[in-house]
Amino acid sequence: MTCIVIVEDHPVFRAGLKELIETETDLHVCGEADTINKARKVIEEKQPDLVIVDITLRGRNGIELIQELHRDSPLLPILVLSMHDESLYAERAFRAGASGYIMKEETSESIIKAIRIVHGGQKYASKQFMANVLNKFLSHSPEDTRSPIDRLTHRELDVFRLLGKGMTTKDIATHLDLSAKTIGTYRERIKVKLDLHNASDLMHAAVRWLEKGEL
Amino acid sequence: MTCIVIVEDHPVFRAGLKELIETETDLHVCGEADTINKARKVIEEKQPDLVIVDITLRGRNGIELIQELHRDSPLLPILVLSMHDESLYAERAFRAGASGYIMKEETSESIIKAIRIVHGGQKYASKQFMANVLNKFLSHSPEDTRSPIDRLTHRELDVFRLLGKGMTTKDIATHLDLSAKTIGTYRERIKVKLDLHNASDLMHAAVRWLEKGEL
DNA sequence: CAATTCTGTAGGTTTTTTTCCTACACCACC
DNA sequence: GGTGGTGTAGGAAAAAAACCTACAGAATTG
Repeated sequence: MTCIVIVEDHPVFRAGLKELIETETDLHVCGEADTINKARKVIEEKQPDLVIVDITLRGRNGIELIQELHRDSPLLPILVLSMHDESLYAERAFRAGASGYIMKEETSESIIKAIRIVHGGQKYASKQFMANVLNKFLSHSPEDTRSPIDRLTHRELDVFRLLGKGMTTKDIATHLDLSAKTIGTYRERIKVKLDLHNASDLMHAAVRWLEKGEL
Repeated sequence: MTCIVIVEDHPVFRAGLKELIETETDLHVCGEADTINKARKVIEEKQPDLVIVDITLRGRNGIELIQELHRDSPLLPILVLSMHDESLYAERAFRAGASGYIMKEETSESIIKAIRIVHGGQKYASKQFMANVLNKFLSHSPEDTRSPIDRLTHRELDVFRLLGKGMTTKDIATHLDLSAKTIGTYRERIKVKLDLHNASDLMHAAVRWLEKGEL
């Protein structure tokens, strides 16, 4: 019987998840927590085979919990549940020691599948995400551990910031006294570095980053 | 035995809600639906005492369903569940004929309480919301003191929200199952109403608004 | 009740932007 | 003295935005 602890502050969602898990005969929810502190206690106590963590816990940062858990029990598989698109948090979650990342919108089947895979010791993420990682890996990268934003050059960062303020390509060109073409090039380079795929993603990332200092 | 139908497209959340309701001895979930069409059918069939609707159903807007249900059975209490901050949708929901509005983040107790109140024929909303309404009412407002955002129509708001999440016009069209042209029209109308002048401004406003208003 | 505005929907054109590619001069770093 | 990252920008093709028009139903108002 696989013993699972759920760390999730949303009561109804937590109940649904539990229900979903309990319908599988070999899986059992042996503990639940809605805060980081309770999570620590419950996990200590129950010694589960797997932990499911919502990264967006109120009172901040499920990522920290993941880091901590991973440090304390490196073999414990951690499956991350997120409301957010993977591009935002998945990489961080994995770096922090997670074994899997799924979005809350996924089907019940996917969630169960993710649980089984992670419990089996493998990593789990969406096909899309996997493909991206593979891509990055296969192309040029002798390991650069800096955060994506840090990898932007000065000019790129300038452009990114101005995008976040809501400026258009042309606005930025005028503002920096450069050709719009040049700004276009920067935009493309930023997109590659931050793994964004179109103008909307770029804008979105820029605004969010500007709003709260960090992507 | 109070018979309740749940209309919610998120399977895990739906299960959690059901679980929660079934633990009350006098409440029973007699039907579930994950689309508007199924909802119509199930409600027709089961003739429930109360319906719980998620307003942010994929595809068609939950608000429309509320309107329709309310038109067809004005006495049927409709409790709206929303992921979003009430400031966003609550007023709309009530205007459409809802009897109560709760956020998904609320505790299990609040949800049960809301169900009972609404079933008893009264309206339910959070204290904050009530206070706001009272305030507006008392401050002899000569009509349309609504914020620009409130002046957006349902559809416009949908599009605005999705824009704020970083979706492209095409993404949104797919998501809402509408023509990209239609989304274009909404974008234009939003721009006029919010006094925005280009795609960047629009995106910027949408993302910022989303960051502040809801999570 | 008739007239008008509002809302949801979408097609057609023209402009603008994005995307993708290429290019090249510096500068720095092995 | 290459090799690779950075700042700069042009061209062509594809996509998106902007602007316009239209129309059916709902809602509202004279």
